[in-house]
Amino acid sequence: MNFYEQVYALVRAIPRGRVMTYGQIAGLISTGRAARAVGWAMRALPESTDVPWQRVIGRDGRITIVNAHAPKQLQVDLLRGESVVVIKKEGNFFVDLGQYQWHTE
DNA sequence: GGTTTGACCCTAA
DNA sequence: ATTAGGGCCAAAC
Repeated sequence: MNFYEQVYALVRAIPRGRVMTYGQIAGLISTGRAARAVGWAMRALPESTDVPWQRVIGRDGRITIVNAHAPKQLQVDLLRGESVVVIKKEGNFFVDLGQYQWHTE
């Protein structure tokens, strides 16, 4: 199983209404700081996928997305659809990690 | 195989 | 506190 699939499997395991950070996912799969590689895997996802990519956010709870067919607003809508409170600040969107971050057992 | 590229993260100024 | 720069890891060239 390659790095992508491990990332995708882990993201799929995130419960509804919860989020994880890139660095956290990287730490669980590989040695610590493969956060960029996780983002790289996310960018490779097709438009239609069963992977809840919207639940993966930056270390500060910020939505850092630069994808044409998946604008930030879409990610915000999907999260709000899961009863997650998303705060808008200066054109960027943030999620309260202390409240919504999920940690594996 | 060396080089480049990122939906990141940490450190220093 | 806020901003700049460098480093990390895994694919694609």
